[in-house]
Parts: sequence; structure tokens; C-alpha cells
Amino acid sequence: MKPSLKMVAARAEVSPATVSRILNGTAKVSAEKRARIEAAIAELGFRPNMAARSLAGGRSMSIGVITQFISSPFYAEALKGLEDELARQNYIPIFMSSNWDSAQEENQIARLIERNVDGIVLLSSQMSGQKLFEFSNELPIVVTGRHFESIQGSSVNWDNTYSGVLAADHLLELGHREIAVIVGAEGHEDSHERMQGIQTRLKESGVMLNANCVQMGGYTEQGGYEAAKALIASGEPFTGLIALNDQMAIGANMALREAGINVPSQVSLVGCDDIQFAEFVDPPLTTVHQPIYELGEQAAKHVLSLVNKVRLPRESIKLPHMVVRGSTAPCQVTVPS
Amino acid sequence: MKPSLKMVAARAEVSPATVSRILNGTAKVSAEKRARIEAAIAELGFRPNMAARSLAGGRSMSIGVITQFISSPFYAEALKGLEDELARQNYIPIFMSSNWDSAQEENQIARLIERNVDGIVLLSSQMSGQKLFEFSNELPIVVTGRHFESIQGSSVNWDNTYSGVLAADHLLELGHREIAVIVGAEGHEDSHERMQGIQTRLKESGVMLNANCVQMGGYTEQGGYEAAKALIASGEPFTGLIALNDQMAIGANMALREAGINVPSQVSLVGCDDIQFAEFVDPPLTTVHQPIYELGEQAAKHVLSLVNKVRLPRESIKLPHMVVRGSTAPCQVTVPS
DNA sequence: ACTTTGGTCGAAAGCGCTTTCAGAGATGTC
DNA sequence: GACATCTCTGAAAGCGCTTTCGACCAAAGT
Repeated sequence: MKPSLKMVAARAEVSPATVSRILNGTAKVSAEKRARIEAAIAELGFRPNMAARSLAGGRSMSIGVITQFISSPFYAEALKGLEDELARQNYIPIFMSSNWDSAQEENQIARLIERNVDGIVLLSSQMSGQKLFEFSNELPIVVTGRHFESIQGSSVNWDNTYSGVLAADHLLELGHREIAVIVGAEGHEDSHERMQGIQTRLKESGVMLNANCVQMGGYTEQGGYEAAKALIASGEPFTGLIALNDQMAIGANMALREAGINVPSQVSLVGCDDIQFAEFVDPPLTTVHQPIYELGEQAAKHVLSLVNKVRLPRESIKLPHMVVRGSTAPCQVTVPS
Repeated sequence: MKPSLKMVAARAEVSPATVSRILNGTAKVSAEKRARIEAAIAELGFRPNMAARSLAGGRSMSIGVITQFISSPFYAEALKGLEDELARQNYIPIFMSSNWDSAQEENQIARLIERNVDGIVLLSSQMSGQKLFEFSNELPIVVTGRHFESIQGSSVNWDNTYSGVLAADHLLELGHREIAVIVGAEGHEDSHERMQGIQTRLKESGVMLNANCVQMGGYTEQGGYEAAKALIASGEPFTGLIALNDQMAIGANMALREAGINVPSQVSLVGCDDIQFAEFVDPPLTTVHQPIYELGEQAAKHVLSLVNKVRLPRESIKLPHMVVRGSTAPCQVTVPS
């Protein structure tokens, strides 16, 4: 039989209420009783029952976390950040995948609410703003990759525009003037913002971005591969290629290789995110490193601040920065045929 | 105010007990009342409170899942398999990372128990068999990647030896006789078994495996990279290289490239696992595909069978198979210097 | 000495469910 | 028709904790 709080109380010769007070630090307890209780807890190996705590206290000490896919290499670090920060505050994350499907996303949120999570973090939600707002009336929600603000909702993000700026500047500095871009998916704020940053910079430098030179890659390797193929097939000349995430960059790299186009001598390729694999592809990928771990941490801090109704000191997230590896080089005069 | 079971009961003019019976299907209820109750549930938008169910029923309908790291590319598919199968049976997984640390692993298990999980799945546990056994007395535990059997414990695995056999056979058939191996980590049953398979096959073919030709790579890209460097530095000739997982193979690939050794014309490289990235490296990695998604599914089925104390029809897991891509080729006479 | 404050603590209610127990009908058997 | 047998249902206890409320005691103020 598992030891219960009641048994601890009996053993320490105090009331259950007092034991609870020790557990939660909700009231002062005399040093003497505290010692007795702590001893009893240790001797019995008592571990409080979360279900009971949750029921009685109205808090489950758990936060739901929804990603497109639990093992997305992009979110890997974000999840770590979340996990670490939540653990520090004695919460646990409950991870679920939505598989890029907004119906599934809603369904998972419902399951999480049923499980009494105290709040939810949405890493790149697909849901409509309306729905999001409705859910945020039920419980605190923090979302990344898009803007959202309500009484119990907020968003956390780094400066995506700046990521675009960095990528564009890097190619520009290397002398590239014919630039193509593989974007993420329609209606994705972060993809859109990065693109915005790129365009701003290109325009400032007088470089035109032909419509043919922008392809959609859906954020996957396969998508990047196909987008690059389409780019090549279009006949549009380009010496610089920016993929709005590393997975697409890796796919594009493969398409270029297959087409006999050398990276970086013929085309300079820059990715975005700096996922773990980026340095192990050939050539090692030049990319915009984004503070993903931090994003997770911040998201955790934000939900918890909403849950516990404390104001969070406005701590801004680090800026992205370039990681120059082998996939970019100064522009040669020759243009890939 | 959230609707409760009691409110549903009041609205349907039945007792709470009857509502509960409908929810759990634990007893027959007249069609008429069932209809009234279902209507009331729908009208109120009632969602049962898991904390209460868990407390009253002694089941939390959740399974703890511990991996080295949530976003390990290797376990990606396994987690998906677990998630899917658990969802089918109305359970949810609670994922936690142990970061390759057995103390953390124990700690996480304790946290999971505290959260009343009904069972635990350990994807590649680092814990001692003794500890494992102790925990399995407390609740059902299923572990992968090693053998374990007890009243409330079991393990699920594919045939790792066969994976080794496949890799060795593939190189042998291509005519390679000088073969090197990058193994995982000390004391890892799965690494050991794969190695076993390789050695059996090599021995049968009269190929000797020099001790210098076996390096440890710790299952990471970085480790594989360093292991390959050491291999090259040792001066030991080899035309075939097997890495016991893809991440190490990818690291090794990079080391070979840096050393100016061409894959596959000078060295044929074979990995193991067939992770998502394997086909996007250059050259696309020839590897032993292992049924990882299925492993997750099976692990889920196994814990749930232990939890619900039903015997599982002995359904064996698929066998690994070779996926031949670009990193292997027939052996040339020349040997890398 | 007598009330006031302040600090500790226990009794008890209750969180939202499940489950046992037994009662009430309905049905079947001899 | 009397009795046993089912089937469906409700009352009530209780899962393990938190929290309110008030009791109690010591220290402080008058």
C-alpha cells in the first residue's frame, strides 16, 4: 500500500492539514513539527498523489505543449528549453503532435483540457485566430511563430524579419545579385516575416526578386527538393538561394547536386534555423541561427506567468545570427545555365 | 463554471452513478436514459475531469515514456508509433528526457510515478537491471533495446543481430574484405547484438576484424566523426565501413570527405536505422532500415496489456531490411592509403 | 487581571468522479 | 401464486489531497 499524506500525518502526530502546509509552503509551521513531518515523509517514502492534489487544489502542475510533430528537428531544442524551464518550476510538459492539421490541433487541445493542464503552449499553431481566442478564454495559451494577444494569451517570438535581413545581407555582401528564395507555407507568419526581411534588404540594394524566383517548400526536405527542382527548371538565373528553413535547404542542396550545380561555387545556399544536422551536410550549411532553445524557455515562462497571474519582467529574446559554413561563397561571374 | 458529471445527472434526471456508467461502459443502461444522458452531455459540453477520474478510479489513462532525448531523430518514429497506438486506446503518453543519464532517468521515473502514470515505456534505458526490476514491482514497465522480463515488465525489440548480418552481408556481397565498424556505446545491448551479427557473418566469410578497426562513436554525429578520424589515423586499411547508427554514419561520412576519401568509390559506408535524414546526405546513405514506428506501437501495446492484465497475442515485430542508396559500391582493388 | 492581537494548528468540508451495495421492478420457474 | 433470478438504478462511501474556519495558546497592550 502506497503511503498517503494521512499516514504521514499519523506518523508525525500532526493533522493532515499541517502536512499539506509543509508540502505547499502555504503557511508557517513550527520548526519542531516540520522536522517530525519531514522525517515521516522520508521514512515512509511518501510521494504526494498528483491526481488528488490536482482535484483538490484545482491545479495540475502540467502544461500542454502541441507541436506539428514531436520529433521535428526544428523544435527539438525548443522542447528541451520548455522541458527544462518547466521542470525548474516543478511543472511537466505534456507533448502532443498535431501533424500540421488544424482539426487535430483542436482535438488535441480538447484532450489536454480534459487532462486539466494549467496552460497550453502552441509551437506554430495552424488554428484560426478566432478559435485560438476562444480557447484562450478557457485557459492560458502561449503561441510561437505568430502574433497573438489576449487576456489569457500571448505569443513569444524572435525577430523573424531580422533573420531574413541577415540571410539577404550575407548573400549581398558576397556579391550575389540574382537571388532565389524557397519559402515555407502559405499563411505562415514567420515565413512571411522572414521573406519580408529579405525583400526589404534586396530592394534597398536595388535587387529585384522575380516572382519565378520564389517557390514554396512546405518546410520539409522533400518540399525543398522539389522547390529547387522547379527553380532550376524555370530557367531563371540565380547565384544565391535562401531557404526559409534548414530542412528545405537540405532538400534543395540535393536537387542542386543532382542537377550538377555546385554549391557553393555556382550557387550559394543559405538555410535558416541551424538545426543539428546543418553542420553535417555537404557542404556544411551556412544558415541563420535562431535562438530556439530560448524560445522554448520563454514560452514556458510566459505560460507560467499567465497561469500564476504574475507579471513577467519584459525580457526580450536573443537575436538570430549568421553561422557561416561552407555552402556560401563569393559570387562568381558565371551563372548556372 | 465548468459542467460536472453531477450537473449532467441533474439535467438528465438520473443519478451520477448512471452517468458514470455510460461514460465508462461499465454497466447496461436503458436506451431511454442513455439518450437523455447523451443529450445532456452534448448540451452542456461536458468533459469528464481526468484528475477526478484518476483519483476515484485509480487509473490515470496515461503512460510515461522516457527517451534519452525527446527529439532524437532515431526515436522520432517510435514516439509517433507510441502516440498513435496509445491514442487509439484513449491513453496519452507523457514524454520525458533522461539525457543519457541514469540518475536523471530514475528521477524522471519518480516524477512519472508521482503523476500516477499507469505504466512506463523506457526507450533505451541506461538503468541497472536491479533498479529496473525494483521499479517494475511498482508499476508495469516496458523497455526497448535490451532484454528484460518480470511479472510487470517486458521488453520489445526487433532482431538487432539480423541488422548486423544484413549490413555485413551487403558489404561482403559487394566484395569488400577489409571492413571497419563504428559501434555505439559500451554496455549497450543493441549495439552489442548488431556487432555480434556482423562478426558472425564476417567470420563465416573468413574475414578478420582487426581490433583497430572497431571504434566507439557514442551514437552521435560528433562521435561518428571522431571515430572515423581515429580509424583513418590508425592507418588500418578498410574499404567498407559500418556505423551502428545513421547519426554516426553521417559524422563518419564527413570525416571521410575531409580526409579526401571518396564515398562510395574508395570506401563504402553503411549506416543503421534509416532515419529521415539518411536519404538527404551526400551520398544518400545506404542503411539498414529498422521498424522503429512499429517498435513504438508494440511498446504501447505491451504496456497496455500489462496495465490491463490481458495477454497479448504474440505478434512479432517486422524484420529489418537493407535500403541501398548511394554510399556503397562494389569494392575496387585500390585501398585507401 | 482582562482583553486584544498574532501565530499555529486541527476538524471538516469538499474537489469530481467511481464503485459497492442493496433496493425495485421485471421476468422466469415450479 | 410464491419464490428465485435478473436487470437496471440510486444512495452513499470514499479516492488523497487542499483549504476554510475557528480553536487554542502565547505574547502584547491597557
